[in-house]
Amino acid sequence: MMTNEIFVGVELNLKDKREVFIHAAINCIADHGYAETTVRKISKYAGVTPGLLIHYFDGKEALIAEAYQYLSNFILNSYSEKTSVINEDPVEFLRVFFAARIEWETLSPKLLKIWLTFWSMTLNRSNMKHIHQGLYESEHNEMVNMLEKAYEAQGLETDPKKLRKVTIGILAIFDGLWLEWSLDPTCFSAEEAHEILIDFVEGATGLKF
Amino acid sequence: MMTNEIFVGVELNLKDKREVFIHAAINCIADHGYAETTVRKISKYAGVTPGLLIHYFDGKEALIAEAYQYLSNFILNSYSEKTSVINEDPVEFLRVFFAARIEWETLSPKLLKIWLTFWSMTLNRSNMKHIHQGLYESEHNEMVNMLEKAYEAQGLETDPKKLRKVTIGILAIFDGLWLEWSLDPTCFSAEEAHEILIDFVEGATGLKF
DNA sequence: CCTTATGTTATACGGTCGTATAATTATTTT
DNA sequence: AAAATAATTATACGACCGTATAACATAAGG
Repeated sequence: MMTNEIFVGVELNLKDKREVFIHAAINCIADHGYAETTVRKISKYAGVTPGLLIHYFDGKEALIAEAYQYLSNFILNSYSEKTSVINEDPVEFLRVFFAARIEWETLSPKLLKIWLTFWSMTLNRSNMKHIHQGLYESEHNEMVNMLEKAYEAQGLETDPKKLRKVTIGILAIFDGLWLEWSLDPTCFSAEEAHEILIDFVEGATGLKF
Repeated sequence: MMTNEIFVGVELNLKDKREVFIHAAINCIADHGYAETTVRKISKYAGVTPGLLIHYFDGKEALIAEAYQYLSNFILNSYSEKTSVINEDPVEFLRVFFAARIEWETLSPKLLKIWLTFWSMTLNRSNMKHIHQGLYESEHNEMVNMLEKAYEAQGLETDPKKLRKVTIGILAIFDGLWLEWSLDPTCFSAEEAHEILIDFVEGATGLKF
């Protein structure tokens, strides 16, 4: 068991030492940023000696790449967990989803610090592009499905092109609000962020929440 | 004179050696990312010897902090240049502004790489928070002014609270689209980004473009 | 209980980092 | 043209980086 700020509300059972290293790397980046994340610091977080990292991974870069993939998968799974119980009213579900997303984004500014690092890696190392693409594509598809059901439930017409555009816009607002709130939480409140999100989605989709 | 990808369309006259260093730092980050941006590499970009950096700046960190401020000011000035000629139709102006913003964001993926670095610094070093806050506040105020005039021109009612929320949302969409398009330009086109932006702004504001 | 395999540490190596300082070149002043 | 000042380089230093390897501790199997 282990409490932490990143995997909020998740009971971690880190049996595998590799997993311990991955969590150590994530928390180290969250605390100090990528530039100050060294092998020695990661090892301190993991409670072991620096040399051990090489035993379990092909090097520092490989570890952080795995951490990127690991966190992506974690987020992806938490989505599919939520959307698997979508038997209730799709519009209500969307509302809950939006609220949960805002809540998640405002839980810890550390999260953005990690993600800024991963985004940089996406741009700097071409062999990591697929991690970002995989996550984005999944988020995109989930959103399209949810919107489609919501349109149907409210008896509104729609088409793939419109659905696609709305989805891209919503994902952009997610990230934009997350980014700006994390960079300066005094700028607007989480409640405002939620209201803004709903306003824009209602306006662009024509749905009513 | 000097051509470059960052200060697009701007004729640079780098008389001051400090300015040369600042541009070198920006381009180095743009090309290699922060982690691989070293004093020696920056100096190579500047065409001088590493030791000279210490002569003009209090160190590497100080230089990059100045580069952050410098680029912020540059963007700020380019805004005020545009908005100073706002005597024409405010709605038309807004449309041009949106188009220009999308065009700017899609000009070079390098730009985002720099900004990811600066955002990270905003989170990691508390003494740099004010640079981000200054830029954001200016962007916010500019947008509020432009929207206010547009509402007036279309004879629509509005209030400060609504204006504020719409502005925050628009700035979030700006950054979100910029982020996601830069991370994966194959995901959607610049034209789509522009359409999405207009759709969401029209939907949220009630204005027609 | 000894052997074997595995997990872990201690230590070290070569390389590069940011910085400092003295020497050198270029520019300005008198 | 000489002197004084400023700009720039060459070189070096200590610190820390990521990585490798040999030694040590621990646990498993016979």
